[in-house]
Amino acid sequence: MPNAPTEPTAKEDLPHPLAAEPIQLRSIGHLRRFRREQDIYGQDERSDTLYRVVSGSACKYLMRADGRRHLVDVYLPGDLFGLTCRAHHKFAVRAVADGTQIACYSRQRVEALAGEDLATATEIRTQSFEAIRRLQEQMLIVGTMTAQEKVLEFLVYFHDRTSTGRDDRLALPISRYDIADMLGISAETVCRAFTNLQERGVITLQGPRRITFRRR
Amino acid sequence: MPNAPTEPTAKEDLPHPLAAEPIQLRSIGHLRRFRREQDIYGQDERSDTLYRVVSGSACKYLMRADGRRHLVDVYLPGDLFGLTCRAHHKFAVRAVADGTQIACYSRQRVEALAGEDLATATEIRTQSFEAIRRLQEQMLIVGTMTAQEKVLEFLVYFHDRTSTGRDDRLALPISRYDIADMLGISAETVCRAFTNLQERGVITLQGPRRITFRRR
DNA sequence: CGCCCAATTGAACTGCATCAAGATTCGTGG
DNA sequence: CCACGAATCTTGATGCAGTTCAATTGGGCG
Repeated sequence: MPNAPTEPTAKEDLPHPLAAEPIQLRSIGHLRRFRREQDIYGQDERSDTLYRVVSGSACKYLMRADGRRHLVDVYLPGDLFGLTCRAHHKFAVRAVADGTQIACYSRQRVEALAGEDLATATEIRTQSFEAIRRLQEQMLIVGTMTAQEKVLEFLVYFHDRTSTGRDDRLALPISRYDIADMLGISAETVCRAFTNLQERGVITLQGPRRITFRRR
Repeated sequence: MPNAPTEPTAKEDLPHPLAAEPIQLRSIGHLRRFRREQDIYGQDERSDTLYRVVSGSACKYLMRADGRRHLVDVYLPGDLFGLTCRAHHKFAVRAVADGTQIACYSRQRVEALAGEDLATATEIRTQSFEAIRRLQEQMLIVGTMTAQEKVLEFLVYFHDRTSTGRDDRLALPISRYDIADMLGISAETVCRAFTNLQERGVITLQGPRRITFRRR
């Protein structure tokens, strides 16, 4: 995996300001491996488990009765998901990359642990705050009017999330269709936006999923 | 304002499954009152305070350099906001209703309290999870393709958040412009959607902000 | 009662969805 | 290593939904 192990060492405003997984939390988790497109949990499933991406990536989505799909979040290594206080999930989460590894924790045991282990409690709180931040940021993007801007802002947002340091390249883990379903526009429009951005010299495409930012 | 004065005291069937404000938390807070449109905190402000809506309503937003405004969340009585682990806010939060009352808590003291008082820790976690839920739900709405649907889904969503029991009426605390800035469409389109929904017999308007749902 | 801001409606233009072909890329097996 | 096939991605043409600009109406508060 290209992701460097995240240092907890101080730099304020890291993409993930994550402490390492608390030792206590690690002790109650077990690892599972998922294939591409395989559901980690389904819509309406009971929410009795907490999850963490160890390697690969996953996305939270909802399928509508009419076949439309909505993507509401993408999870990268280190991210906790399944954070809810409701008994059932509304969304599903599936692996994006093949061979995605997920650590699973029993909700009951995590909750008990959060009551006694400060590191675990802090980790959950921090991760929740980060999820809120991500969603708000994404809301800005999706709420933007023109499709051009949506796509560009999405790329910048995703670059900020994945890049360590000053690399102006970006490797997209997701497809054009995923981006479309995330931004509420058609896949064709996403393509055209990519083409336009390249023509305008904002980005360069090495491959369909390898992007370099030119001027910011 | 049509908003009835809201009691912090528990009422069955609350929209959020919130425990009452933990007694320990209450003890470290102080109350402030805000006028309509008055900022509770501003963009880039240091995030050293936590807030709770006691009465009235507030919204989180961001102003772009070009004058465009994005609304990412609305806070109703009982909601905690200012939940972040970053040093500075990215968004601002302002009062929507006139005379909105906000309880303010020092972040430092809340964090210390969360380490020793289980009720406070649980409350913060629960509120964070609810914020995540709200944002995901809203993402679904904003990510929908047609403006018609966006507006209708928004109304239903808001009705679910505010209504206690089986009342099919809805009193909107926010303007058409606010809705537009929340959904990423123009205010005119919001109006036309309202008109269409009324013509189609889905809703009835008593006043511009008093809505009744006909068939669901 | 009248003012002012919010909400509504109208008309013209434009950006995006949709349908329909092509062109790449990538995985798979020969 | 190359060839093949199936996704994925890209591009084109057309119609409609939504933006924009402009004017009018209506409701709420002084």
